[in-house]
Amino acid sequence: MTDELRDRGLRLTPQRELVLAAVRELGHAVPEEIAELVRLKHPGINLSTVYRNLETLENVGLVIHSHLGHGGATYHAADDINHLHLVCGKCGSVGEAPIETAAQFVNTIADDYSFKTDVTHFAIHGTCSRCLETL
Amino acid sequence: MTDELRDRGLRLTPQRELVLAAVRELGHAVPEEIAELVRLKHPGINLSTVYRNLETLENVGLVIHSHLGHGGATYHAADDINHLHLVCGKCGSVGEAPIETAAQFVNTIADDYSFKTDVTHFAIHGTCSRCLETL
DNA sequence: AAGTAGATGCAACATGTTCGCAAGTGGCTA
DNA sequence: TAGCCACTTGCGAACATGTTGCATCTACTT
Repeated sequence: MTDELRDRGLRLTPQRELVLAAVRELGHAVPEEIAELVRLKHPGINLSTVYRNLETLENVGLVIHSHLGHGGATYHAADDINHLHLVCGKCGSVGEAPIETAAQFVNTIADDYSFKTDVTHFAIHGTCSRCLETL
Repeated sequence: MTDELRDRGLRLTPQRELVLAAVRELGHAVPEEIAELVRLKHPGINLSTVYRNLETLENVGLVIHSHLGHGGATYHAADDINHLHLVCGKCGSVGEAPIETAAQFVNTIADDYSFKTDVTHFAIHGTCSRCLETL
């Protein structure tokens, strides 16, 4: 992390380290959850600092955000983006599937529309198995 | 439209008709755009009325919303949801592709995860052909 | 050890959406 | 056709989430 930051004239602050650690620990989380976790070790951290650091870390390539629903972004460690998200519209649960599941779909879109798809950025929306059962 | 509403004890108001007409005319639009179009014929309509009517019309099954990015919902007429959205993360353009393009992908997810996918609800994110060229 | 550009905390702001409530009005009923 | 009542509307305020300006602080260079 140090190199990625310093090479760009950016600093390694305690807040920044903690934000990255929180993203890695949580897997996927919204800024508010990240702030909460960071506050366990650094109580005074401000939400806007979390937002700014997430943006910085994303520019540097250490974290990535995706949209799992209703608008808010959720953040992942960059080396943990190997799955797509199956979000249930009924119960809100978030499942995962390997990214290869979409490989053919991605290829088709690339061939037919010259559109390079990033399947992880937006969630796959639908209804999970449990909610399908209880219909 | 009349039946869908009345059967549920809901009313057919001018505002409601105009909101539905606007959604049908616009193809996909955010609440603010819908309000703008409605105001041409009914200047006084309030934004919160538009939001409430979109919600009502969605409950009744006449419109559907999807997420094309940045958070806000965009609304479609229910009988016009036969395509998925290809949103370019660079230039923001919104392309369309027939829903069949994803048929196999949807089937795979259904078979392997018992997850019933609604591909139209979230946009497919990526980079459009034009932006790919200019890299 | 000192200087400086980058980072933080805080409060104000921007945007998008929801809510409470009083006034208005569709549409059923007689 | 008149009247009533529940559904709707308009309006302002309240929220939720995310962003910004600025004074202060501090990691890092020399």
